[in-house]
Amino acid sequence: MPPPTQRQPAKPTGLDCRLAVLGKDARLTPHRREVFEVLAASTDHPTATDLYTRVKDRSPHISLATVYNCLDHLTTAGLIKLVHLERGQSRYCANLHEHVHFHCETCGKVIDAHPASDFDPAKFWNLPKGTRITRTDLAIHGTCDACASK
Amino acid sequence: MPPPTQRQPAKPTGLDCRLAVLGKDARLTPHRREVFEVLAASTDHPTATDLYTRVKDRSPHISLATVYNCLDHLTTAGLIKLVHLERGQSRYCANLHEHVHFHCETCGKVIDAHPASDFDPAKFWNLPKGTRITRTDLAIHGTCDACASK
DNA sequence: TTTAGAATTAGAATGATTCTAATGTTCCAA
DNA sequence: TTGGAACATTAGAATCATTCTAATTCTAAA
Repeated sequence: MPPPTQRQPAKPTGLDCRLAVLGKDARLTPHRREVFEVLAASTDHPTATDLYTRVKDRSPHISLATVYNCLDHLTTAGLIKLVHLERGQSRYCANLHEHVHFHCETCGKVIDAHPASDFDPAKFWNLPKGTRITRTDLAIHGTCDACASK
Repeated sequence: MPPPTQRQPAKPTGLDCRLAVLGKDARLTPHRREVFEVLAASTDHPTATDLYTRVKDRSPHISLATVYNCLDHLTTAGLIKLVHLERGQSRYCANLHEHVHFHCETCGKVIDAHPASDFDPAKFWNLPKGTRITRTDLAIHGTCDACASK
């Protein structure tokens, strides 16, 4: 019989709970944990290089390739979201609650906006028969209050 | 050598009407017209390099930089839309009717889906006060019927 | 016609991402 | 435990999309 892992009796934190799903297909390595934790602590939708510089504060030897690798695994596992708002760098987001992204075209800031009421895209759009939806991405572009006031 | 075509005094087509707005800020050059016409005749949301190869059939001397330049001007003029669905190349779309993009993650195909009923993003999402919306971009990712049937 | 400004070009430069090959780490079965 | 297979990590190279540059050509208005 395989011995059960004699793991720490500590209660898993919220992040640990979320990260537990990684075990199935990919290891929860210290780097993956760190990348996830740093992203989860960020509210500014950082890019891969943003995360690289932030994670380097804790793990000075991590490489950018590893950050990309970790982000890919976390995205595949559904733990984080990849966001494409504009040309250039992709952004990442650990907010898994249903939300959309408001992108200020003046200052570049990205703000999460949460639903005021139910939103079911399938209700609104005539998608071809047989289409299977895995995720939706709503990006709202415009000018944020601060920029509009200037 | 053949004389340059002495163009018809024909009525402006739908495309000409749309292109007329270019006159204000940018010239309607033959290249810009061609890029627009080729895009307007495409239903597959081509990338800049896709358009480059298609336009080269008509204008063998056009450069990729010019295609990018034309696409930038047409986008700025509001004649076409820039679509970011995934990493890598941006895609372009000349369908200005309100619609969303369905992206098949298996075959990469992009399908326009039109509204079944009114959709006003401002109704559904709690955007910060003072936010001004200039455009919204809804991308629906999943599997198309053909890929799902396999 | 002249001329300033815009458009175009080829190729170089940039920047984001992915790949490669070498090395290190972990897990599992014997 | 141990040996090996599979996975993770690294630095740097390679790739790919896009933008920039500098030279040239075109256009429109004076």
